[in-house]
Amino acid sequence: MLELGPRARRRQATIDEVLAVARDLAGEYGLASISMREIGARVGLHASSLYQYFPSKDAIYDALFAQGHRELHAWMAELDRRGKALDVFKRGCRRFIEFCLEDAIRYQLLFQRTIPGFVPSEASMALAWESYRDLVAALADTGVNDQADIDLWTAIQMGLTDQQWANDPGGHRFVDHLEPAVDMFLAHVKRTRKKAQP
Amino acid sequence: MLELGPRARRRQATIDEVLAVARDLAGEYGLASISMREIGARVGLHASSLYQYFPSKDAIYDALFAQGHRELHAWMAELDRRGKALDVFKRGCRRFIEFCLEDAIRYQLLFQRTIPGFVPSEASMALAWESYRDLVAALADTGVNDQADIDLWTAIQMGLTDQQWANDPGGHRFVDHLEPAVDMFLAHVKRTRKKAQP
DNA sequence: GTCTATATTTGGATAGAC
DNA sequence: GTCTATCCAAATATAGAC
Repeated sequence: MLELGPRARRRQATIDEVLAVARDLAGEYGLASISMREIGARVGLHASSLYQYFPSKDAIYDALFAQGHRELHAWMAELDRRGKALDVFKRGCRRFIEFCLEDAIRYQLLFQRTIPGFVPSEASMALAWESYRDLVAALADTGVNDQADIDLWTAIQMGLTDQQWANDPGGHRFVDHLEPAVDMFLAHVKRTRKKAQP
Repeated sequence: MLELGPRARRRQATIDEVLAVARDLAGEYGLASISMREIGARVGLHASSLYQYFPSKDAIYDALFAQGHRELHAWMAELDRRGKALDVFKRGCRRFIEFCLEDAIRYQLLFQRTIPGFVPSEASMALAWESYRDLVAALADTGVNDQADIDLWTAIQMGLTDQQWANDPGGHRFVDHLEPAVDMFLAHVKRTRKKAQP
């Protein structure tokens, strides 16, 4: 990290506050309904002044998107990786789902496409791909290497999370089946594994 | 169906046209971005006149929602139900996914929550539950009765479809795994089935 | 860097004439 | 039933004074 002078530090503090306020507002009115005016009002600035910090509203979404993925990375970094690969994988999946269920807005922003015109920047997408690579590595550690199996697992995991948010928000009716789902999936992989090429 | 006089028939034709135009616009600009003004312009009416046919914009969404579920019902009614239960179930799932992938807007409206304030009316939700009951019945025919298993299957199926739209729209990378997923799921159910109560 | 003022666009919905 | 004329509200973004 760079050392910041007092000017730059003040500026960064405002940027952080804008993002925090944007998140609060999204939680209250929905991710699509945040407005520059409201953000400005809460942060003690005029809407027009926000353009000194972000060139557009989409840039705020993009910053939130990147922030969320950095949070995910930090969250997964604290995973206890000791013990058998299968147990580590299960704990990793459980930890990922905890992250997803912690914050509806963040989940919506990171994993669903709900904001009309928003497309993450390349820099932000790079952060997202990093998390995906971690998942792929975790699957490899349990002996899952085929892209088909990787795709199937991501579908199962995101399916459980989506259904949880959609049909039992705040509860755990769907994500309760995570560990059985892992067993189901790995049994399937084992059963259908092609023989290694000689 | 009731017989309609010429007056009512003309009225119904306008209603149908409004819905068709709304669908077109949603396909072009996004489901959330359709406007009464644009609909009116295309249908040859002023926006204000649309309120003779729908009391609000949400009522248009609701009518589209109901229309989509009626389409789903008709689509599934044509499923070939001859043969072994397992084959019928697989064909049913495949047919459902075909429906989901046929129209992005319809899928979004029926199965995702992407429109800010829209909540389907009770009457429309009843149509949605009808389809869910059909799925539950189909699962029962293959010997799946536990709610936990039903929930797991819905998560898998919707997960595959969501991932398909999100990461490979127009393709079939994810939904290709539907049939293997059914086998995986049913093997899991068989393996973990609790003994019937005596 | 922040403000006021404003351009610009857009939207849902209603009143009342015809 | 359709129109014109509005109301009302809200939004993003920019220009220019201070």
